[in-house]
Amino acid sequence: MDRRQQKTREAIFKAFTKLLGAKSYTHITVQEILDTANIGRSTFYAHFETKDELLRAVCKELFDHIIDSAMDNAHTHGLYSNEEAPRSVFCHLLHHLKENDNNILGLLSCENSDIFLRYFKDSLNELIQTQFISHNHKHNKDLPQEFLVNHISGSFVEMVLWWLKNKKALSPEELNRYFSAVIEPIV
Amino acid sequence: MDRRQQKTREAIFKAFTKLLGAKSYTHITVQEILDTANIGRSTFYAHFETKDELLRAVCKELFDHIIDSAMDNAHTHGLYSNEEAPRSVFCHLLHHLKENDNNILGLLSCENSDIFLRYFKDSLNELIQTQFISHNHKHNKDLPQEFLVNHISGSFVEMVLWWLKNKKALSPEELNRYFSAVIEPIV
DNA sequence: TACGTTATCGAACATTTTGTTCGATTATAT
DNA sequence: ATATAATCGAACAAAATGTTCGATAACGTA
Repeated sequence: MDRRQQKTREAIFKAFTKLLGAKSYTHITVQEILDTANIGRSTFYAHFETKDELLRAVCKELFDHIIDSAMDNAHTHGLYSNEEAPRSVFCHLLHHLKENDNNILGLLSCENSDIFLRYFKDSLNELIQTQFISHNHKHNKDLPQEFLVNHISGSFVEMVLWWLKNKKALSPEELNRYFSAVIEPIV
Repeated sequence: MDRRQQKTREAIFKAFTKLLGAKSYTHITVQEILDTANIGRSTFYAHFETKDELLRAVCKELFDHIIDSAMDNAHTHGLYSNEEAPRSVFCHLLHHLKENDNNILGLLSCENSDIFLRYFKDSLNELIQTQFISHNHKHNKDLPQEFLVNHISGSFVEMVLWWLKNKKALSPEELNRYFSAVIEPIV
């Protein structure tokens, strides 16, 4: 990939996440991104067809990274923590989110959280799905696995949203304890 | 309220829900609503400041109705079904949603589900909160009630989203069984 | 280093959508 | 019957989007 393309793409990403720290997604205009990134209009559209495409690209990069590293962790330790592995996958995820390098969690505080949430849920689903397949949990014969996977990932996302609404008052460890308290009994 | 206002408001609501059946919220323009409702531009803006305000109004009306009737039901029977009351509150809600008179569930299938979801979750939270207060469930001392309430309403919403993604293949009764299977053990 | 390729620039433009204004008209309540 | 208030609709301003294109500059490669 051309060095110029990389530079432009990065400048756009940086400008975008910077703006996300200051205002909500909906109120960020393409023009502002251009000004902040200091690039030409046509250049932006050479990279992304729309603002939403940009958001998608950012989400993809973020979750690909987060979930990949969580997958590694999960592969070693399984879904829940035990004595040797003090941090569960979920705790791992929560720490990642707590950092929030890219202000992306700002996307959740107000409107237009959908693109972000879709990525979040899909990624989680994939992660949890693999856990069901790789490790042989006690099987809940009454409930379809698909439902359970959705329940777990869905609950997790909702918990994170609740956490943010409360301004991240609780520690990831505490949250993780709550979460396993409502998930372990049923899985 | 002036009869004309009522007529206009109703025409707008009808046009809006009709359009929702055909296309997604984002792609519906104010102009289309005007044409479909057969009203003047300034008239629309005399009723709603923005398209979002219209959506909010529709959501409010819907959930006020659904939750109110569910509240009545819950008040009599409690959160979960027993022999005398075959339908739990949740089953009740699911039936309401299954009808989908106003195509409003179309809001969930693609983008811009946020306004709708916020109403959905807030309404549910309120409903479940009252259940925790009125009926004295066994208290889970380890988990804060706020967390539990959010977990229950959040899981429910996520289940509904999953249900829709699967094109409502399951019956409300079945879904309700699944739901109580993952909630009753922890509450 | 030289050369062909490709990204960026930036201004100009068409288009779309939004939201406002206002005088004329029509329906409503009492 | 009359004062009040809602609707009409056309015209308008403003904002944002997305496209086009010739000129310029940076890049990779030989």
